[in-house]
Amino acid sequence: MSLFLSSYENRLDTKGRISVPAAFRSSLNNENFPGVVLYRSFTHNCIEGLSMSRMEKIANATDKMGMFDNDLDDLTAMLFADARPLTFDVTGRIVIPEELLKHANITDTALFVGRGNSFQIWNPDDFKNAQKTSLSNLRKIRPSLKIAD
Amino acid sequence: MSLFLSSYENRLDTKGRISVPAAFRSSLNNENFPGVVLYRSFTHNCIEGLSMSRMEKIANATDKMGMFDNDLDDLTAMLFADARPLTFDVTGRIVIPEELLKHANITDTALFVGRGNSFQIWNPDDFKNAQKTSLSNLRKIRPSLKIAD
DNA sequence: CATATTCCCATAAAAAACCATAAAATAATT
DNA sequence: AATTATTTTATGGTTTTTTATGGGAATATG
Repeated sequence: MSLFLSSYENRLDTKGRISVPAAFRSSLNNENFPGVVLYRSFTHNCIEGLSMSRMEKIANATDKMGMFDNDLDDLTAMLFADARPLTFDVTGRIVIPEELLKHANITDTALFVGRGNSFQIWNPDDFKNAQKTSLSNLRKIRPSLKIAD
Repeated sequence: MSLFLSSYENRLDTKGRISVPAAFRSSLNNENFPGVVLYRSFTHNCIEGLSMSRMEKIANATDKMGMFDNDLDDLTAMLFADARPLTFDVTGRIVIPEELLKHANITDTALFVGRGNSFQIWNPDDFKNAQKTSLSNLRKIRPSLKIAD
């Protein structure tokens, strides 16, 4: 699977349509489902986005954890119930549901933010602030940060 | 993976294109993705460069750490959001985005600097100064430097 | 019927592909 | 070792394609 990298700022039109960045679409286009899955982030005021095939992987992973796990129950309740599959139009646009826009504080402009195997959609100003926090956190933990290869 | 070694100074043309040194391209050419990934260095006023396959390794490593790790969240927020995948044209050039050039204080000339498994892109004069600092730092820590195999 | 949603077509700007050439590096020949 | 020939590399300009965005017509929805 190709990664979601970089950030792209696009605008919503009067009908609520917004282009999913071409680079992200090509990370999604070898899919059965021609679109994306969006849900409200558990941790930030932003929207989480991923491919349908990754959603299926998560479903399989939760299956393996066992059927009667309480935490799992909460997770699946949030995740699958909240998740919205959205198909692209011919030019690669989607209409983000009102609830999600509200949760992410998005009105006319949205920032698509790469997260590796998934992406997020932010109010551009909110993201800039969140990134400042991340950078200062990262500088603190950096000496102990190890990335396998 | 073959290493990025030595330094090469190349020029940006009027359209912002710059040749990635041939020696670096050959370190990248056994890739699915014909190009490089660049991002702003967290610690210096320069641009970090690596291969897409290395980026994918990082993504897989973070996946294994689990979905709800806070440090991981900060790392991916910075790294994947900022990372820009850039494909070579037929002659091996890329267009470095304005933000990155600004961060590295690059206008018309850039220095590609080998760093082993990755490389950096510097304003040539800035690099000379940074080298001086590195050398004096290195002289201090030298006794404790150990390399594993 | 009125409102909202989806499909279809148009366009300016940005990005990618294309073509050409001088300089540098490498190989071959004397 | 010096000279010549060949290949590779860096750089420049032009054309074509892609992309984001806008609006109207057609279809659905309540």
